[in-house]
Amino acid sequence: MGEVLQPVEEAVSDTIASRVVAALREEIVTLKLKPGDAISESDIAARYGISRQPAREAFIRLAQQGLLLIRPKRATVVKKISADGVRQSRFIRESIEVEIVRRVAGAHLPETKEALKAIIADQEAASEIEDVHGFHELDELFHRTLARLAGVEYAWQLVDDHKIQLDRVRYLTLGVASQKRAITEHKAIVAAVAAGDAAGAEAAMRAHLARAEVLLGQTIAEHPDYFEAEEDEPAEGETV
Amino acid sequence: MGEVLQPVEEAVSDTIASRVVAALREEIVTLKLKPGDAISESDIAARYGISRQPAREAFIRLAQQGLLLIRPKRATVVKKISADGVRQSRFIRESIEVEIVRRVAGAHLPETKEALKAIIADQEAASEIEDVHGFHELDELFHRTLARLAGVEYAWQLVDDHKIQLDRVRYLTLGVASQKRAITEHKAIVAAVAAGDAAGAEAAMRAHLARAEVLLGQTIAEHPDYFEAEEDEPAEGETV
DNA sequence: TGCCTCCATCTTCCATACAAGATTGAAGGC
DNA sequence: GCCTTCAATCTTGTATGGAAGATGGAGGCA
Repeated sequence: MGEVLQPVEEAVSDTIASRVVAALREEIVTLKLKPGDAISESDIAARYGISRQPAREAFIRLAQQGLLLIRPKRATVVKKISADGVRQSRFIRESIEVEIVRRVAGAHLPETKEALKAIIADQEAASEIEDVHGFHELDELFHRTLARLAGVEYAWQLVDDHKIQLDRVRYLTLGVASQKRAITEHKAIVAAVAAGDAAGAEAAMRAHLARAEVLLGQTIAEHPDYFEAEEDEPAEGETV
Repeated sequence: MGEVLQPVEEAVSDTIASRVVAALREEIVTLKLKPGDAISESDIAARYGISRQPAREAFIRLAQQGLLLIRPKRATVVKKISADGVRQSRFIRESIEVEIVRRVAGAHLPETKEALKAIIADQEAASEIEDVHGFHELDELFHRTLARLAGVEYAWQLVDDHKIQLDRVRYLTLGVASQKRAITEHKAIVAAVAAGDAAGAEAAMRAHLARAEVLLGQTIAEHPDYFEAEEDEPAEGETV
């Protein structure tokens, strides 16, 4: 299972700080807190009716997850999205998921085909009734299931942690039409995997993930203020 | 450069907590703090002559890195090494590094060959004078340089963060003879990359990384107490 | 008008005190 | 002798007060 090795999100139990982490994380991904927004320990403490200490610890954890930027003695801001960072997150994801489908294709497990097809069927149903949130969750389940079949569920955990960078971009581009294309691509992946065609599965997965590239350019054009300046130097002399 | 997106190690500047993180991290990797050892905030605070607060924040960060396990209201212990976690860290590393050498082989950059050959030459020198630490650092530089040439240095950052799990294992098996083999394998990688042979580079990289597998089994046999019980269930009902 | 200086006010960082759950071992009853 | 119970003493979690640095605007000066 999720077992062992930094679950990154929650390495600790049910505490005030943990709840604040979850709440802020949600606000950041859904852009209720926008990239560049400044928040302070006192703000958050007052807002949740707690003391500054748990708020501070939440900041630390979110900073490690790359969502906040703590500028010592100055302020803490919601990190702007880095185009290069998004590209490299995608690189990481593609590297790992390609390796995953290869493994699954080579393993010839009996339950593979049925498990994946069931998820796709649910996705089609969710798409019918325009359940955006449900569709999103099923998409996640599809990829996590592949990881499980490959025996590397923790590796997916990692991809998932970094996917949050991609998720903020995706939240800006809620393409409803793209759901049908995603389903088609999922089917192609399953077909190749079930046939034991590793090369075909790899190609299908790469095609599936390639879409994000165009979305990124499009999003930068529409919301340039949410992204970091694309210079070579870190712009400000901040601690990174 | 290192730019953006959770540098995971240090998302914050020069502070007491940061220094404690670095110090403890070092002690954990070098096994001065052994897997299973219990430490407390008060211990560390007293040891470094600071208050509990910075020590506590250091714990939080190290827990997120998967090096500590915080058991609320009970104790904080150095996390035992998980054999499955090590395997999956290796999986992650192989996935990403294979993709990297493919890219570099396909890019045909002029400086590639010289840069890598220079590092290998330094490694041979370090091996001659039995500079173990220097050799280790050059090995790291070799792989990081490949990532830089591929334009995904941040992705290497990620591998590096997870490599710490492998490093604890490696610290237990300081094979001097294996240095020569590592150098030979590095040369094979460079040869394939410089020739633009993506498939050959991939194969060479996989062969290079495969060695860790045998080391793991060997190490578990020698130091079973440093590893987690290999059951299916998390053994204790702890928060993971 | 334009520039420099200083101070009120913000921020994060650290120290300290207290609260509450978990553990351990000893004392008491059987 | 063995089991149960409970209390002293660990642990981490939270609250609060103060310190040091950074910021920005007001006010003085050329």
